[in-house]
Amino acid sequence: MRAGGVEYVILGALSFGPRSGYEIKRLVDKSTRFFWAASYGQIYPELRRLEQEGLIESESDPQGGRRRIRYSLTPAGRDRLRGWLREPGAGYEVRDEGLLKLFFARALEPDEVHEVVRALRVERERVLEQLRAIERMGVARESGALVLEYGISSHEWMIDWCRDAEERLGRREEVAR
Amino acid sequence: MRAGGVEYVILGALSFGPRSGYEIKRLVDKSTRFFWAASYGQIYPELRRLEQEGLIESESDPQGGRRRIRYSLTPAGRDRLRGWLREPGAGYEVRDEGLLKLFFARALEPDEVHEVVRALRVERERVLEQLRAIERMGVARESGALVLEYGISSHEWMIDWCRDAEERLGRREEVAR
DNA sequence: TGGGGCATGTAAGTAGTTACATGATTGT
DNA sequence: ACAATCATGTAACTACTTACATGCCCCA
Repeated sequence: MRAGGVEYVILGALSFGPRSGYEIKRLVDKSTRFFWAASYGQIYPELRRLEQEGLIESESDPQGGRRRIRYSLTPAGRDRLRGWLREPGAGYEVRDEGLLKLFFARALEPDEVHEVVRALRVERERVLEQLRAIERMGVARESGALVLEYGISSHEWMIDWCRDAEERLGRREEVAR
Repeated sequence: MRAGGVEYVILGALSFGPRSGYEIKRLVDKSTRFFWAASYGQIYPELRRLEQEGLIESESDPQGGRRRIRYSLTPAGRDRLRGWLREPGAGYEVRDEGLLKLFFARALEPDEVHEVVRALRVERERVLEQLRAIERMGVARESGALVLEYGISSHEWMIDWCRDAEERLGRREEVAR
């Protein structure tokens, strides 16, 4: 996708306050990963790049004998983040194996299509459960809470759509018999 | 994402009948790209790999002086496709810049959050319009039509969600004044 | 005669994942 | 003593995009 990708995940995470790379990764795994994932292999090199660009600064902050590097946003970094937030464009990209399977499902016997939709629903239910677990922790605030609500509601919608499609396919099978 | 990625896009496209690489790309751009994109840079090398694996076979089929290579599924290819369709797992991955922006929107002034949701909605409306254009062509059949309906309905849901959120944010702004 | 679509292809680059290495600390 | 978690990092790999090169055909 266009746009710096992991750059804004890091800048955004640091807009909540100073954090280490490890803490950023944990934040991502509990929140943005549902709409934008990031791995250590991206985060650590990107932190050094952003520091070189003057958008963040680091401070050594060891915990006992365990070293730790804490990063924080510079004014330039905050400006960069806000500039991006104000840009109107916002691409989005989906790789949905379940929908891809459904699209090609007529390569199966007619009564098997049902099973493909069911698998799609089960997958969505699994994600919904993760989102609800995050909701139960009750940590999301303001626009973060809004996004969590979007995630939960959209998954509920998708699950309902699957149930409905399963029912329609079930009726078609009965008619065919 | 796990799973061979473009492999099943090609196998699936060929399950509709023999096609050239160029035709596969056109099919992808009119259909699967909304949930699974593929570029020439993936398609052409993958066609040769799949042929070597014995999953598809090629036939030279020139149009006048213009060369063309038509690929078709072998029985092994059809088995591979069906095997994949029957596997229960189906990962999905989203990279949604609009949601990422909304997640970090509190770095803006409170009255600007509204604008971020509006931008998210506009982007979804743009995609919905593309999906409706495909619907108007009236070519989708069976499970393909089901997937198109999913795409249209889900985008309508997302647009409604945005409108609702915009209204809620509008009310909050009024209260704040 | 020139632009647009048909058709195949590749090189270079970016993005991202996975798996591993290292080592300290905390709790059982 | 050991497992889990904190913490940083990299090498190798896979996936994917972009931009370009080539050349034919059709139509205005």
